[in-house]
Amino acid sequence: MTKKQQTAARSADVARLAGVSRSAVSRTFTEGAYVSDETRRKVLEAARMLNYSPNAIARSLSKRATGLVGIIAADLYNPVHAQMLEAMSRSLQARGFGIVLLVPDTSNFDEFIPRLLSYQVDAVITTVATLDTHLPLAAVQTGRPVVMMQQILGANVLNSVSSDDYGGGHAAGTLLCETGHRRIAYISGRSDTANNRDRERGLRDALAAHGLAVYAQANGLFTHEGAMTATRQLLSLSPRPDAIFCANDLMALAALQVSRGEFGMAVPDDLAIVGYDNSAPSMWSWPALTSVGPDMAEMVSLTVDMVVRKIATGDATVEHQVVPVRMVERQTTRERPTA
Amino acid sequence: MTKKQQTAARSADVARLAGVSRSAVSRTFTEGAYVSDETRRKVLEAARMLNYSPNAIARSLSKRATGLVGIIAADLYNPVHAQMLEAMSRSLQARGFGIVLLVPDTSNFDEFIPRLLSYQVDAVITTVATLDTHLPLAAVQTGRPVVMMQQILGANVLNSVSSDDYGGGHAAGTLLCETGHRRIAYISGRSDTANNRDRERGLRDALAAHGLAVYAQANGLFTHEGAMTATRQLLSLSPRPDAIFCANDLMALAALQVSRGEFGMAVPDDLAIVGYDNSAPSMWSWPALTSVGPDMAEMVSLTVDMVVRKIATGDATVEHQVVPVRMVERQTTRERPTA
DNA sequence: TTGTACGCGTTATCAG
DNA sequence: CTGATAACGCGTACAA
Repeated sequence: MTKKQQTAARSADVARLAGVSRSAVSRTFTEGAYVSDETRRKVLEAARMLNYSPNAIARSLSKRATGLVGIIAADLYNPVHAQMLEAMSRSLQARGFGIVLLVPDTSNFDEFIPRLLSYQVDAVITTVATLDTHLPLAAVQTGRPVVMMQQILGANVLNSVSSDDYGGGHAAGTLLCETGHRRIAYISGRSDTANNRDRERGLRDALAAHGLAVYAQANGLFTHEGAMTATRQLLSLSPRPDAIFCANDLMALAALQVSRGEFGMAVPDDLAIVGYDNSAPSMWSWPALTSVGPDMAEMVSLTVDMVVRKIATGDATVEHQVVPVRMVERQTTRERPTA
Repeated sequence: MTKKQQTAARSADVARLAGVSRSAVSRTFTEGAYVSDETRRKVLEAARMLNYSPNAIARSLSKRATGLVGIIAADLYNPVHAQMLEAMSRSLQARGFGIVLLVPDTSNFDEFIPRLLSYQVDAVITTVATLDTHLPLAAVQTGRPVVMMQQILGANVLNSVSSDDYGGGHAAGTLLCETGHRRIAYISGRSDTANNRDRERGLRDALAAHGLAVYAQANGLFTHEGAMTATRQLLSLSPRPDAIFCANDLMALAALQVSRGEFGMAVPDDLAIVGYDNSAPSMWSWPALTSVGPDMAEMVSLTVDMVVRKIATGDATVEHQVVPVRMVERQTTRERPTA
C-alpha cells in the first residue's frame, strides 16, 4: 500500500510536498501561530499523506522544554501507590504532559536521579516516603519544580502535597475509644517516615483525650509480612488488645488474617481493626476493613495543579498543601452507640 | 556555595574548563570510545566541578535512539498489573533504559499512541488486554519493536509474551474435579479478551475429561464489583454450586466476600474458590486464596530480553512466547485426597 | 503572513 | 588519540 517507510517523515519532507517552507509546517503544528488557513490546509494534507507527526525530541531541544514530567514511584504492590500513579498519569496526560517513570532500586538510588534529569523532565513528582532527601534536592538544584506526595522527614524545603496524617491517626483513636475499646494497640510503619510519626502522634493524643495510652505497639514496617509478625506479638499478650490500629491497609489485612485464622478471634466482636489509606483492598476483605484516608483524587488534583502552575510561572516558592482525611467505617469496627 | 546555575552546564563549558575539545568530552561520556586517561581525567574533573551530565535529549537527536521504552499500562488497581509494571520498570532500568509511561484513557485512546511515538521511544510494551489492535499496529508501522504481554484477540502479527491461559484454566478445573466437586461454576472476565476465552476453554476441557460440564456461569468483567453481582447470581441457584473458578483474583476475592458475608457459606467446606493470577492479595485474604498463575518474574524477564534483543538487532520477525502456569493451593480449596 | 538563517546540545566523520 | 565540522529535526527572531 504505502511505501515502506524505513525512516519517518520530517518537517522538510512535508514542506516539500506541500510546496511551502519548513517554518510553515512548524507553525501549523504550533499552538497559536500565524498561518493562513490555506497554508495550514496544504500542510495538514501533506502531513497526512506522509503520516508525519513532529519529533518531540527535536522540538524539546529547540524549545528547551520537554513536556515530560518525571514520576518517582515504588512499592506498587501497595495498592494505594499504584492507584496514585494511575490517577496522576491520567491527569498529567490530560494536561498534555508525558510521563517518565522512575522506579528506584534501593541499591542504586543515586544513579537514577541524574538519569531522570538527563531526560530534561520539566518537573519531578515523587510518591516514595522513604526517599533520601538529597535526591529530590538534586532535582531542585537544577531549577525544576519538585513536588512530593509524602512528607519526608527533614525535607521542608521541598514542595509537598500530603494528607493529614495526624488527623487520621487521631480519628482512628477517637473512633476506637468511642466504640468502647480500652486496650488499643498500634502496628506502626517504618519509623523513618513522617507518615508513621504523625499517625502515631494523632493516635496517642486521641487516646490521651480519653484517659488512655497505647496498650501495646509493634512495628510492621508497612508490609504485610511484617504486620503478620507484629500481630502475633500483640495477640500473645495477656490480656489481648481489644483493638488494633494499623498504619496502613496492607498491615490491617494482615492483622485481620492472623487474628481470625491463627487466633480464632471474631472481628469486630473480639477485636476491632482500623486500617489507613482507604485503599481498594479495604473493600475486598471480609469483613470489609474500616479505614481512614485522604481523598486520593483531591491529592492528585492538587499536585498536578501545583506542578503545572510552577512549570508555567517558574514560581520557586515552597508550598505545603495538606488534604483532610475521612474515616470510612466498614465492618471491622463496632457501630458507634447512637448518641 | 556554588554559583546559582540558572542554566545547566553544556559539554562546551566542560571542554573549555578542561582545555579540550567538545569531542573529547563526548567521548569521555561514551561507552568504549578512545580517550587517553589523561584527557578523561581532566574532563571528569571539570564535569564534576560544573555538575555536568550529558543532555539525553540532545544525545537522542544525534544518535537517532532515545534509550526510552514506552509502556502502555492500565487497570493498575489490579495488583497483577501494578506488580508487572514495577518489575518491568526495574528490569528495563537495570538494562539502561528509561521508561515513558502511557495510561490510556478509554475516551481518547487514539491520541495517545502518536504522542508516545513522538517521543521516539525505541520500543513499546503493552500490558493492556483490551487494547484496540490498531494502536500497537500503528507503533509497528514505524518500525519499532512492539511486545504485548497479553494476547489480544486477532493480533497475531504482534510479538507476545503471554501465559498459558488454557493450561491455567485446565489446571483449575482439574483441581476442583479431583477434590470432589461436581457443581463447578465459572465467573468469567471480559469476553473480548483472549485471556478469558482460553481460561474458559481450559476449564471446560478439564471438566469434560471428568464427565462434567460447567454448572453455571456469569460474567464478572474482571472487576471486583462485577464479580459480586455474578456471585450473587450463581449462589442463588438451587442447588448451589459447590465450587467457583474465577478468571482473576480480584473476582475470586469478591466471591469469597459474598459467599461468606452474604450467604454465610464456609470456604472451602461449602464452597471451593479458585482465582487466577496468583497476585499478592491472594495471600492476604483469610482464608488465603488458591490461585493459578504464571511466574511473573519469568514473564517480565522474557519480555525485556525480547525487547532489548529486537532493539539491538532490528529483528522484525514475530515471536510468541508462552510461559507455563503454576497452581498454588492455599486455603480456599480442599486438600487433595492422598493417592 | 511567509521564508531565511541560526541555535538547541550532542554525536559521527574525517583529517590531522 | 584529538579537534574541527557537519548532521540530527525543529522553533523562532528577523527581514521580506
